[in-house]
Amino acid sequence: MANRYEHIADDLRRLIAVGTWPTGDRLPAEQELATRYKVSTPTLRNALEVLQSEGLIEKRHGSGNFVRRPGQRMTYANTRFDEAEQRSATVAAVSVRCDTRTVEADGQLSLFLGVDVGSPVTEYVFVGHQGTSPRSLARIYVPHVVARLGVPTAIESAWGDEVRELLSAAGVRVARTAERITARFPTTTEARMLHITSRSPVLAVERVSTDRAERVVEGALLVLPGDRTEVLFTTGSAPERLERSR
Amino acid sequence: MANRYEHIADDLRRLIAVGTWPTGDRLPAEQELATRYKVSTPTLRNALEVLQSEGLIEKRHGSGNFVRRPGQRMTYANTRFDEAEQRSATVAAVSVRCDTRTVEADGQLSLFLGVDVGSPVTEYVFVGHQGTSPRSLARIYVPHVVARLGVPTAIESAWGDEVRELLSAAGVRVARTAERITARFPTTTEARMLHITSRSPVLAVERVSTDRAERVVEGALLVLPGDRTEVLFTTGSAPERLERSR
DNA sequence: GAGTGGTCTAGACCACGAG
DNA sequence: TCGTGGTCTAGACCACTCA
Repeated sequence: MANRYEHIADDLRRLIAVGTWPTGDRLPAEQELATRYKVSTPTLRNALEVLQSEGLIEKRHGSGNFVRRPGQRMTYANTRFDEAEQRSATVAAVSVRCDTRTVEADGQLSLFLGVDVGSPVTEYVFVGHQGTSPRSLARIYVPHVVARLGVPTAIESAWGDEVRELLSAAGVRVARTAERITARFPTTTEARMLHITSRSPVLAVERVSTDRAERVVEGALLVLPGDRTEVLFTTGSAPERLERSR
Repeated sequence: MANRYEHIADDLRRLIAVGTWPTGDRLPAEQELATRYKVSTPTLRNALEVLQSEGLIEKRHGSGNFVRRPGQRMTYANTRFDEAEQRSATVAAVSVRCDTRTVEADGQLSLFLGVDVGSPVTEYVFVGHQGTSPRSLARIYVPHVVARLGVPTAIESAWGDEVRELLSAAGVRVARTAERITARFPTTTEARMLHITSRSPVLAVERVSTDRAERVVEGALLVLPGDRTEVLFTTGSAPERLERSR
């Protein structure tokens, strides 16, 4: 194993696992760790970025690096099996803001939605906040050709579910939803909106909903910080415990 | 916008988009680009890593940085709608190797599969290669309690579909499959097996298949390089063009 | 204001690939 | 062998947080 910072990451991972620094505690300062491991600061920071991407630590500019509680992730799911559990665990702590406006489709957006360049589209921008810091970004597009929807009220979902409810209420039926997921670094805009550096991985979800005629009725671009989010897809029947409780 | 390398990434993205360097061409050397942008090499390399994570360029150690053909990604999908297209486009170019062995579940694995620590489990390691370089890593686990399967033959899938076929042939019925997807940096082992640096984002897929009694019959850990892979989930009815062709 | 992380410099040296 | 990318150094300076 050649890389110095991989060695350090492995060692720090082990130290966290054995409880050297309990959950919520601050790690020693980066300078001190660098001295301890006899490396320069950029090298040590590479190691910390790896741990951050695994959700093991949380970096707080000006305060320090803190051990995160495991399993505290926001979940984007295709089903709502355990809606009650989910809400109480994570989504309840998230407040969502939504801005609505009409835009004209540029080249990229027209390709994504399958509409003409320049045609009007309603854009919804959902930003999920946990405390003061943004945690999710969802941009949702509905062509005016499909429907001219109003502004969603009583927003609970950070993924724009309300727009789909509005669509449904307007009589638009979704026949098929395709979700394409990639891992990458955020663009400049995304990094600024999510208050993360552009060197921390994000999950990018492109969701396209079509009707029976294969016309795109809704397109969504979701950007989720990799260290505190997960995507969950469940296929097949509901678990037995739920079937029993019916 | 504060970061120097974000500016550079934006500018290079634009230059690639307008065709300054055609697909397959080499970019100027990092030293020359650093001189041109009046930054140090680490700063310029940060910009290039962002472009790499978007699949825009491919880094070849010793050769240079090359403009990649867009849309050339391996696809991990939950459906096999367009199996024919997929195979010819991507999977056909991928050769897959599989190693099989029996391991005893350690703490992490026992938690993942819901079996006792130390209980025997069959491990399949699938490595997908494109040319000489590895492109995908799939580790699949089947507890001996569930079934003792043989070695798969005629491997075509890089995602271990053959193991699921063996399971099915052994009479084990999957009632439900849950797939959990996160974005992170690879671990040391994963980076070594995939021939990538541990600073390039990967998609991590944890797949758990259970039977009607909620017993885990198969667990899979997939690691996919973020710059050349995508996960595709489709829900709802098949598209009309396929329905018509029936 | 003291301490922390965030970014960047101007190099050095190593590892890889192709001729 | 030579040009390329990969890693690392030993600092500097700025931005943020909190007392």
